[in-house]
Amino acid sequence: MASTRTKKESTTPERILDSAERLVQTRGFNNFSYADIASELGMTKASLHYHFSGKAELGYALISRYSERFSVALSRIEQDSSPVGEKLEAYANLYGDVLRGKRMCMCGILAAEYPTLPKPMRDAVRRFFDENQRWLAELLTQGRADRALAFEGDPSEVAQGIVSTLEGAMLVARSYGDVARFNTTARQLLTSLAG
Amino acid sequence: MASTRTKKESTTPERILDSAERLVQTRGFNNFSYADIASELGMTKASLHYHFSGKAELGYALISRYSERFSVALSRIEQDSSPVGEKLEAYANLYGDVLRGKRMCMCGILAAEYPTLPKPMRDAVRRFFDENQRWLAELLTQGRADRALAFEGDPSEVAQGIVSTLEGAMLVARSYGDVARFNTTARQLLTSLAG
DNA sequence: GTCTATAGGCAGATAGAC
DNA sequence: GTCTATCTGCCTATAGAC
Repeated sequence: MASTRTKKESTTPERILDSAERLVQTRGFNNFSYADIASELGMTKASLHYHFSGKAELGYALISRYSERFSVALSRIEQDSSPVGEKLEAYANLYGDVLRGKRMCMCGILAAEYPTLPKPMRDAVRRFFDENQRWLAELLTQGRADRALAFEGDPSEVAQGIVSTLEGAMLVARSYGDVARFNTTARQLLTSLAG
Repeated sequence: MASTRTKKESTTPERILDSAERLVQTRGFNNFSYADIASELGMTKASLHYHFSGKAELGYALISRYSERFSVALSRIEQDSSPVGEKLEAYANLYGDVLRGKRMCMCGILAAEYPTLPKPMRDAVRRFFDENQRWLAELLTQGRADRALAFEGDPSEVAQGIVSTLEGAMLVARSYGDVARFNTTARQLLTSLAG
């Protein structure tokens, strides 16, 4: 065996990312510190710097991992055999699942702090939105051709609207600690696309 | 005259609020300091504390003033004689105007920082959303009765969706520095309600 | 009302021992 | 890889002179 680690265990960098991820998604990037992560993991701030040289690098790594996971989830939805309407619902549920964990979408909360972020993080946030919109636009195009969806205008622009609506619904719903609020808006959105 | 000030001038507390308002709406509440305001106004941090005892009080005053201004704007829309569809468009333009000034909605950005805010600020953010939803629900109810609007379901829930969508559209559009992105989503939203 | 001066704390980051 | 110790800087806030 090349490695003695089993899949269940996680490396120190992974545990750091897990902790930081939760903190970012609840408080925002500028509202947590190395000290927060260190105390949660029972290690020192200096040790964290060994794995992630600075907060900017940690932040970039966080978005990268989050985006990759999201990509995987999109591929799964794409590959399953359900109709387009259900795929769209599964997409909205990705957001709902995050909110159920009392978290904001990482890139949604980072968008709120956008002007204060280091450039590499800003670019990574945009790429996240871009990829979601591209994926959705393709789904919408296909759904309209199949008569499974009915909407007017450019699929790419409608895709933008979907991302914006879901991000906004999470943002507001979290202030009320009320996942039902998100679901209501998500359902309205999906219904309006089903024609 | 009871006061020698003309309407054009502004008091020191007002100038402090103006500066802090811009900072909150661009960077967020936790990402600006008394030092930022002081340097912008050419005064010291200590002087700011004379007018607003702490950052929590300043933050509360910011939301109060912002909410009151928004209420006035809503009343103006309500009282003008245009049809319901145009009133809805005027409502969306309130958000668009903020974004054109390269700012986020104050309560939208505060919603992203929600768990880190002092309790009085959290409550004030919710009241802002509540008031907007109440006002919109009434407009929607009237618009549907007049056959000027066509939508299904509870007007109050649709109102929730409108607020969420506009907040999300601002959030994402600002990351791209692209007001057109907001307009596209806002127009889709209005179109879907016009039937 | 505004200032100087400063307290006290926490941030991100580094040096160097183990 | 992880630690202790420390640096520097910024934060909110206060005391007290003018």
